[in-house]
Amino acid sequence: MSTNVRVRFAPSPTGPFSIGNARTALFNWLFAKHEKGEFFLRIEDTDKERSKKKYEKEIIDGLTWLGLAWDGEISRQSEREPIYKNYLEKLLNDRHAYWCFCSASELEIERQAQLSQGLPPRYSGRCRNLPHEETVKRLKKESAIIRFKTPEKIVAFNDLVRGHVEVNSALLGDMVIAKSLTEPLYNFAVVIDDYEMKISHVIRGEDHLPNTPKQILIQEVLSLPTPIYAHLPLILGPDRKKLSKRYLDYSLTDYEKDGYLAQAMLNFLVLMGWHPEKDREILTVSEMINEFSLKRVQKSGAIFNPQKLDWLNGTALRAITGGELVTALKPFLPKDWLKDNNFLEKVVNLTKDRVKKLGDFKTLAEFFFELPKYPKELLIWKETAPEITAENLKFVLRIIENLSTDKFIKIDIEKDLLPLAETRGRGEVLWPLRVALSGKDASPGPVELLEIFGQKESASRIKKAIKKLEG
RNA sequence: GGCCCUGUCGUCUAGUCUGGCCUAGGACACAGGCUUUUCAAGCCUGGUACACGGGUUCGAAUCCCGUCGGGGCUACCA
Repeated sequence: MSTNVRVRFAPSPTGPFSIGNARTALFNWLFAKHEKGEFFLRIEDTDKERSKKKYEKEIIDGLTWLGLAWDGEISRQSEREPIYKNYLEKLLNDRHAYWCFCSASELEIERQAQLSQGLPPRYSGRCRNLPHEETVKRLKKESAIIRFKTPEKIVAFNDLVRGHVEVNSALLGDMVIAKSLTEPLYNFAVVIDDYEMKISHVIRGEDHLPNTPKQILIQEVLSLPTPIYAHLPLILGPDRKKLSKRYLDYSLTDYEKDGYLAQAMLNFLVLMGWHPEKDREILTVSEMINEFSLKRVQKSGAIFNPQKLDWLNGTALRAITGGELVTALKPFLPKDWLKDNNFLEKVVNLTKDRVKKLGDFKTLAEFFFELPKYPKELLIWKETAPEITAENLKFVLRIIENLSTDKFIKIDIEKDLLPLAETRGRGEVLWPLRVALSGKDASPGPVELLEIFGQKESASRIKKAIKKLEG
């Protein structure tokens, strides 16, 4: 491996795995693969109250479903406390950080006061220059948190998607970097981890853009290298708001349950904020890897469009073979449908053009297994009289009963059936036949159904229809 | 409020860096048509966009300035 590209996907397991997060994971993975680098998974679970194992599992399952494999072991911030503690102590000793004893309620009053004066709310710095002895004394009986002594300067960095970005850190104030020596907070933990994991490129959502200068400042006082940053545009809901866990969005798992194919999801995700050079919508994973480039990442947010996902899924569904589709479909079907694999595959092949999601299949294909109840009016084509309709079905019945069982295939059926349809009217013959076989107002064509049902079942369904019309 | 990011069809986007080939291209969705016994699928056709206002220039979606709009952040969350 000649390159040293190392990226990470660093979600916090505090809510369902969202589409936006999945897209971030994909772009990191794609970048790593394209650059022949490595892709790591880091669980950011410093917030002990909100982090849940079940969400961590959801992330792992989601990445696995999408096929975004990570290199090495999963790292968890909750397992790295001693490392953070070391750096925290160093920061404290070097006077780049200090203990703060201000209570939450004091801070809140201060904040409101600043806000009402139209000032940016930031910490007053009351504990910034406490004498060392006082700090030591108060630490014994008071609770305290650790603040970073934010240097006042212009922090500038070059973002791979946004270009030059700069911020005046004087507006930032002294941020809290840990609740205690063993409870680091996000902005601090990220800096340490990215360094320890030798991360070369940090690719994350635009919501982290304001955090970047804070992190750079911490890197600087610790003399750590600054990784290359790339901030991805956000994926927005139909309300134009960030599609985040706070807004209870549909999670990746839900899409999997609905029956979207991983390939389609990947294809959809990659098009949210990125576009290949040559105009195309349908891309295989290896094409994505070959062509991916951060230079072509969009700057503005993208509204999530479920219709395009559906279309992509339909396209992906039609691109795979019947056999593959049967396998993918299995979790979505009743057990007894799986008894005759050969029949199921035929059903799948006839139905696949009509399916948008795997979950749709059951409803669409039910009539193959059991004739649904349907009103006799459904059998009537336009203004045809019921007697004529019944008569037509009897003609059809005679034709299929005269066909030999082993010649019950499309071309032979058509050879005898089509002349009848021509003389007695295509709609008048074919429509009632199709309804008799499917019991539905929409279905695949009658000849296809005849072939798949075979002589016996076809005849039985047609007889039922005739009875309905005469009864 | 402040700071930061951003602005091409309803939506995803190509084109913007390096001004003319853009009377702005593709895709989804939508409408119509072909095919057809139905529903799909497929094929064909159509409408709709450079946020606005000023500049610069022979020429601007592309460069400059301003205005307006959208979003993010502003936690002892990430």
